[in-house]
Amino acid sequence: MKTCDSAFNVACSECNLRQLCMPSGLDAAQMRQIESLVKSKRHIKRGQTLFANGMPFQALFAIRSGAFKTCVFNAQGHEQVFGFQIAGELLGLDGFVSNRHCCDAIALEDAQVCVMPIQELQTVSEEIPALASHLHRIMSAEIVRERGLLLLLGGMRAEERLAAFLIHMTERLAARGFSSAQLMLRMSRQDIGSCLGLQIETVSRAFGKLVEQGLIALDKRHVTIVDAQGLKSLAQLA
Amino acid sequence: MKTCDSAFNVACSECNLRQLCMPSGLDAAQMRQIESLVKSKRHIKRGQTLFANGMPFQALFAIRSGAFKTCVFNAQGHEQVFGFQIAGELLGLDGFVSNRHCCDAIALEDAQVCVMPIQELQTVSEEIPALASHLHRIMSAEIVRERGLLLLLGGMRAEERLAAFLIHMTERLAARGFSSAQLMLRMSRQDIGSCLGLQIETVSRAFGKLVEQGLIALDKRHVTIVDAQGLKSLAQLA
DNA sequence: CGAACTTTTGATCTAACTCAAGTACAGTGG
DNA sequence: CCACTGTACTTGAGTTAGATCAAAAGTTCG
Repeated sequence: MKTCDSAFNVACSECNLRQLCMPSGLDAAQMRQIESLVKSKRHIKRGQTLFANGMPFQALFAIRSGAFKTCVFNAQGHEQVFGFQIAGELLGLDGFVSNRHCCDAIALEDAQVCVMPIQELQTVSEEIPALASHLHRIMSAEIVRERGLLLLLGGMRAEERLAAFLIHMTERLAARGFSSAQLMLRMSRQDIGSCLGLQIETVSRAFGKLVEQGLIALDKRHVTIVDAQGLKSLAQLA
Repeated sequence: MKTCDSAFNVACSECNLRQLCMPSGLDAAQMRQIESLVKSKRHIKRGQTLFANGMPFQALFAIRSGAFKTCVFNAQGHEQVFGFQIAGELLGLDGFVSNRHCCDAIALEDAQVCVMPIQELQTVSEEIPALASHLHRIMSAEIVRERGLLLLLGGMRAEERLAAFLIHMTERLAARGFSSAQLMLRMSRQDIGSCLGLQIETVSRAFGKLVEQGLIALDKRHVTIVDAQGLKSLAQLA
């Protein structure tokens, strides 16, 4: 687990993602205590699995860099993607139910994660209520995020789904300081289709339609948002 | 809020749903402390709203009797149902994100709920770690439940969706001591359709197909599971 | 360069939607 | 008690968005 990458060993208190992973308004002592939660960090190569369906639930993972997809494979080997996670987001929240992970987390590009053993997480959150609240907020957010997806799968048409997906991605990237007009998709059309409940051909055609309508520009996996307002109104988000 | 219904004022420690709402393995003192969380109880009449989208998040609600649906209405007034909650389940978990509820909870029949103010919930869970873990587990379960729905909406066909829905309902009822072969639907075909991403006519036809195939028997909203195994295999759950 | 993979494009096909009509039922009031 | 009304559900016919099948065009990488 040793690494020569100095940027990798940055402390939580110095991490530019801390506002996402950590509660706000902590004093120095509490900050150190939470910092001590991160027992180790792991490098995950593109395509590798961080945790798999059924594995014992031992830790939550905070993504320091890179991106993941969470998914399950059914008996016929068909893959269903639940979502994509990027730097600053937590992976493994599904493990509390049965103390086992109940999905796979697969890296979409080389990634680095901070490992936070749940046992310690529980100990520390007993001492720092703000951490407990923070965890509630994050889990609650995941519930709400998935509802958004349900809304999408329940009632929207292909282009609308894709528009909503793109808006959602750019908003998350914007919260991390990235441009909200440029977007490098880390996942395949296949993965997007699975997550949005569409076939890959339909995703491709929906991209085409959005380009035709002048809402986005497209170069392979690089998306430029041309008309954010139009995209939002298509996605019924504005 | 006064009531003459003696069964209604039952203490948590006497409640036959306690294994669902409360953590297990508590001593008497802890039990009393958690009991003190339930500051009041509320009667909700059929069709009434327990909480609405945008309302301040002040409490979690444990359903003592009756059933609810959670849903949102979009700008065009179209309703999207996220799920149905029955006795022993918690309502309001979506409120932690922004301290506001972000869906409506509507009673499908006359219902009784235990009101647990979040402020006190947080205080008590600082003292009783088992309560904090329990809350994590419940929120995690909700995340996993919604994923199940995503799976359903993402890849299944109408009959499969309905089969999965029926199996899921009976399993939850069975966990509460009800028959797993009989099922009284509390919600309209409309609500089922919205939750499963289907039109009402499609729901009706899907019910018809399940009856034809001898998997269920149907009398209005009363469902009898005839071939649980067949239903499960149709829903790809066995 | 060539093999494997990803994405796009075109041509059908079909499950579910939409529209329309009819039936069943609960509640209300005469 | 029955007629009247509104709501919930079912059934039928025609339409369509997206699936499926097929093949070509890019892209990646050893």
